[in-house]
Amino acid sequence: MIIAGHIAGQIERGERAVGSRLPSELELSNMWQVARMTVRRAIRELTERGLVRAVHGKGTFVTESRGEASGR
Amino acid sequence: MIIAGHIAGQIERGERAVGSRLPSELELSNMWQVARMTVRRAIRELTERGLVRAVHGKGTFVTESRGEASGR
Amino acid sequence: MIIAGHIAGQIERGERAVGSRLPSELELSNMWQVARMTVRRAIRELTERGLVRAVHGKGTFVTESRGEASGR
Amino acid sequence: MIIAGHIAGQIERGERAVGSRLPSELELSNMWQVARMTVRRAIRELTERGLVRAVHGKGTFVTESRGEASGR
DNA sequence: GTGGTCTAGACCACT
DNA sequence: GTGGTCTAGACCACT
Repeated sequence: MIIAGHIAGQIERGERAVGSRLPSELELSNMWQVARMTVRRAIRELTERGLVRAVHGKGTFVTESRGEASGR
Repeated sequence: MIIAGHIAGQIERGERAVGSRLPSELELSNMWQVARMTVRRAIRELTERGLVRAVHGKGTFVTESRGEASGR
Repeated sequence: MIIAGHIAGQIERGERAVGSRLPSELELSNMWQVARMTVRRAIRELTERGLVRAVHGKGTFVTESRGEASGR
Repeated sequence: MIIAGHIAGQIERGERAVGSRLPSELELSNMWQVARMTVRRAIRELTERGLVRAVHGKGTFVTESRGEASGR
């Protein structure tokens, strides 16, 4: 997914700080001009890679960069 | 709802006496670490099942256990 | 609730046809200048009165006018 | 009321800007160590004097200083 | 000081 | 792109 790769790159380059909130689903779907489901799939991809964590009612947050959490 | 089921179980097992007051919405939201509106949804569920009754300005009270109200 | 009463009136006067879709929650919240949760409370009222039915992912539809459903 | 007079003084001296939000009822009751009802009566006093406007779910806002709005 | 209503806005589940 | 749930926190009404 292009969107997931783009955001992953931002996180890995440190352009999105650990702990910071991603734009909301609605904002991302407007920014990329895609449907909500497409945004959600991208975020799910990032979640599975351990880069972000979605918190119901609050937002989606950067958890780390370059998979620091697992196996270290 | 997990919270509603938990409290319903306490009432049905007699751990919460008929006529006793539940913790306030604020206390429950702190105990369960959820927003107050989520607590209110759980209490609404219990109210509809006839287990508790909320009284404005006073609190929420256990009305019965195991559906004693109807047909007695 | 004023909003619920207003929409109920439209349905009862036949201004909203049976089977037609209500404006979405987002549209209604813009139209009435209230939060979406307030719109949802109004729709919940209408649902309990049997006037509309909300279908997840599709919309909220007028089911009848003047309580035609029961006793027919 | 001492609290109302204190806040009115702040507004009239410009220490609370027009459009700014007052501390919430809970914050004010903690600050002054009084019950919520006492705070509400003070705010009601300020509302009747036209200094603030309470907006449900949002907060209480300074509308003006020295009664500029009416009859000017 | 409790329950009741509302705001603004997030993610979730579904079609 | 809709309805469903949740967060955080405000004022309102009541006892």
